[in-house]
Amino acid sequence: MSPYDPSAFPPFAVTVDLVVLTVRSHALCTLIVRRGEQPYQGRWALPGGFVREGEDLGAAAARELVEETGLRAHDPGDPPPLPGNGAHLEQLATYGAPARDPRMRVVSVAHLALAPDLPAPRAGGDANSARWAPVEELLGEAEPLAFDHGQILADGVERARSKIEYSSLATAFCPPEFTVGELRRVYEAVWGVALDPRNFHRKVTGTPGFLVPAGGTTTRQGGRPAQLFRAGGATLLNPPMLRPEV
Amino acid sequence: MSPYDPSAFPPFAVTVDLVVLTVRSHALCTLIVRRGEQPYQGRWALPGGFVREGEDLGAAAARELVEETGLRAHDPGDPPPLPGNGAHLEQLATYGAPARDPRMRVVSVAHLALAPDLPAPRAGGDANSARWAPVEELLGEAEPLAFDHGQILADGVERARSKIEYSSLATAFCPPEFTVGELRRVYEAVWGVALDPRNFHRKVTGTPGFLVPAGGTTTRQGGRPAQLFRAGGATLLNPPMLRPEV
DNA sequence: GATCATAGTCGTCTCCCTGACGATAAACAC
DNA sequence: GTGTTTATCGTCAGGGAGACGACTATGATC
Repeated sequence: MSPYDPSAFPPFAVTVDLVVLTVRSHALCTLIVRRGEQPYQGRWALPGGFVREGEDLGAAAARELVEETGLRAHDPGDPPPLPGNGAHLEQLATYGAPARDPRMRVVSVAHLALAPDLPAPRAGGDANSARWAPVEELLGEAEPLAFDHGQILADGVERARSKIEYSSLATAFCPPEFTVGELRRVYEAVWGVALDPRNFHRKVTGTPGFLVPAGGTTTRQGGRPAQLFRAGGATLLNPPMLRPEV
Repeated sequence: MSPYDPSAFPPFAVTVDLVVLTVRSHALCTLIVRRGEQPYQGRWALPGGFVREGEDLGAAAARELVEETGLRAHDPGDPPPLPGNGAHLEQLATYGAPARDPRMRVVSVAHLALAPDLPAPRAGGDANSARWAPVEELLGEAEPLAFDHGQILADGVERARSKIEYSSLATAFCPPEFTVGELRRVYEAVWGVALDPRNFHRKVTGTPGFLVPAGGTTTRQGGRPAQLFRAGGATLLNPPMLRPEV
């Protein structure tokens, strides 16, 4: 039988779901929207939507990201035109358990977005409201997310946690110009650990291409003025920044 | 408009494609099948097929793997019942460019399988024939694979190359019992570099839980008899085995 | 059987990175 | 001024990795 015989394969709906992560007040947070309809009406879920005809998967994810946050995404390959002005966006994984949506066969291509701290989210599309929630709360059993979104969120968080180890991706959580201390607080929030400020400073300033001085100082964190940096061209950290054991 | 209105989203076909990697005679090889029909008739492609109704994505990949190679897959989480008797199988990424298949909208969830060296592949399903080909040849520009399979293969190879750095996954390329030298030749083939046998031996035997002695020796590689090992329970290598720079 | 080639295994030495932590600097709050 | 906070520089010890010497145990070759 021909593999292209239309009767030979079942039709699927394809969606993109977004795990949008940011760091707000020392906590790793993700964007969730309240579902306005069945199933899981009234429950919190990850933002997402259907992939349109003629639309690439990454383009659909970028479109959803703009709709929900106003953030423009830039490809991981390209250097961001204005670092910090857009979000990092990458494909995470695909979820297609037959019963994950009770109404039809839906395959969801989850994407992971990392963004600097933002003002309140815009509620868009089919959501009554939207908010940033600490992932710590969501991954607890209190009020699980709709569908398999709890699993998707967990996978996205784990991806982010491991990826900042060996890449410069943590700068995606920072504004265009940032201090070493701000970057350190990103690592601390994502990993949920405390890092030694002196060793961290030595590591990040000593890695060629990771940070480039932006030429000013700031005192927005209090204390002694800190040098401002931009993200350098290096994307891979070698040797990596190792996550502490516990 | 309701997101579940059937007219609100286009139907997709969903397939799984497999990057099956193995090490044959010091080279990293992948399984390819010759296409029997249009498009790309007569060209080599990755094995794959449609996801069936009610079938999970991973199950579809496992089914295709059995059909093409006879290998049973085991989940990355579980320890293999008989190490080396099955293949490691994990989801790789999803490819859904609108024109990747000229005839219809197809989203392909690519999977990566790592297997020990096998006898000649069985040609199955819609393929005239199948063979193991060194990835080095396929990634050159000589005769590109059908569809976007060249990109999928490249992504799969890169995943394998980076993952054996920080996990014990290289043992998935080995038979149930293997020597340190055989494991080293796996790393050398996957990375395409030469490793110092003494430092490699110190590293892998010194990492707790990576290897457990199997209790015998073998001389199948020539030279002094070597101790046989099995894969230990450890899945994460910390500190990782770093890929040499060049 | 002596010699050689091949592979495996054990040690040593040095360098670099890391973690732990002392000390100093430059702002602000009172 | 004094205390507090944060940033930044330095020092020191320990561990892992690269480079490489030395020895061992097999089969192949003469």
